[in-house]
Amino acid sequence: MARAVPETHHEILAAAGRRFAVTGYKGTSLQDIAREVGCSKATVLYHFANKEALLSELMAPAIAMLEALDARIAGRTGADAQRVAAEGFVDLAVRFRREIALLRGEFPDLLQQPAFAHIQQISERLVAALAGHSDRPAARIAALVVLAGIAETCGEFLDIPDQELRPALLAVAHRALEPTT
Amino acid sequence: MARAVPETHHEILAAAGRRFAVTGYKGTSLQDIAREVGCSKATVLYHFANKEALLSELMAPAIAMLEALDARIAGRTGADAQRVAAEGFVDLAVRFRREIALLRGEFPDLLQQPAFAHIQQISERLVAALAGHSDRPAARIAALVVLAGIAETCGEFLDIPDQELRPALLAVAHRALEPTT
DNA sequence: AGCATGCCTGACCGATCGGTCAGTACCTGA
DNA sequence: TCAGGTACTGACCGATCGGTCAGGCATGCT
Repeated sequence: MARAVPETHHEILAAAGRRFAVTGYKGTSLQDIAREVGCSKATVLYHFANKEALLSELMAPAIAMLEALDARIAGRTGADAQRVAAEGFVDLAVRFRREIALLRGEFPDLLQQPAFAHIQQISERLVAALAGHSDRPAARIAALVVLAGIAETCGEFLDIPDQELRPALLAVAHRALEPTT
Repeated sequence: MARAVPETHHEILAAAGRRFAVTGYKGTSLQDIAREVGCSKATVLYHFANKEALLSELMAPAIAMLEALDARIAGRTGADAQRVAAEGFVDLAVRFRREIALLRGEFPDLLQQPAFAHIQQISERLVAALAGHSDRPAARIAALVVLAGIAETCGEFLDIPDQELRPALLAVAHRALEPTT
């Protein structure tokens, strides 16, 4: 054990993920996390600059995948954009359903914070793509319902295996989204 | 500035609705509400036993309509239940989109509280009805996506008139829900 | 006039929050 | 042996939360 002890860092991250998933971000105190790890609150803040940094590191992989999807959508139009966006977002939701779940409706507040500001813009582009870049209100409404519906519910299906959940969500998305004219 | 009339009660209710809609229930303090009304926090708590009572009174009409829908669903099966549930829920979402919006993802926590415990059961029956009482996982998944999607997004469309929003949401719901076999 | 009642308030409470800080124990390389 | 870095902690901080309480101030009834 020459290079000692970044182990606590990872333990804190895991505990935070568990607690956030149960009580949400705002509903979980640093004390809660420390208790779960079995260390002091000061230790949590030794490893992470602040509570937001903890969330940030926890969400980093999901955000990276979202940014990759955003890049893949860019330049596409109409039905092509819609298809890529739907498949990409369902993949993301299935893969990171635990991480997404732990934000449970705290998106609006969190997106206000500068650290997550660009997520807001990405999700707007995602909605536009899901709507097939149509400007009909009905297309945008359908896109938003699909996006929010999947984001809010995917965390409920932690017991369903990926290969079963993915096609089911994708089928719902394809049915719900308006066909591009 | 002594207020002549007991209209303060209603003013507080309105202010709370406005603040909750912007910053959510947990994210809004009694101080915030008092500031918006132009009275003291103690006055808010003079008119309402506690913060939860404020929310409760604010949500009462929406809850009453939800209970009425629940009663209407009871006894129906299959496609009939699905149709009534979809239409009824869309009506409810459109009519009370402001009230629903202000809970923004705080449903999970709030439903834990005893005052709202039965809402949890109603929403489960609603999901079952939207799934056409099918026990196929895909049907249940579609039902949950529709329910959550509409609930989470209807608050985004405060500027769209009812007669335009209602058919659009209903169309999405009908497309997204699995046809009962 | 005296009194009760309804409306409202400032001051205050205990609890909890995220975050800071000085200090301690331990390991490692010189 | 000892200096210095890493990991960690208890004590503490200011802010804010929901909620309590005694009392002030009109108003209207007797």
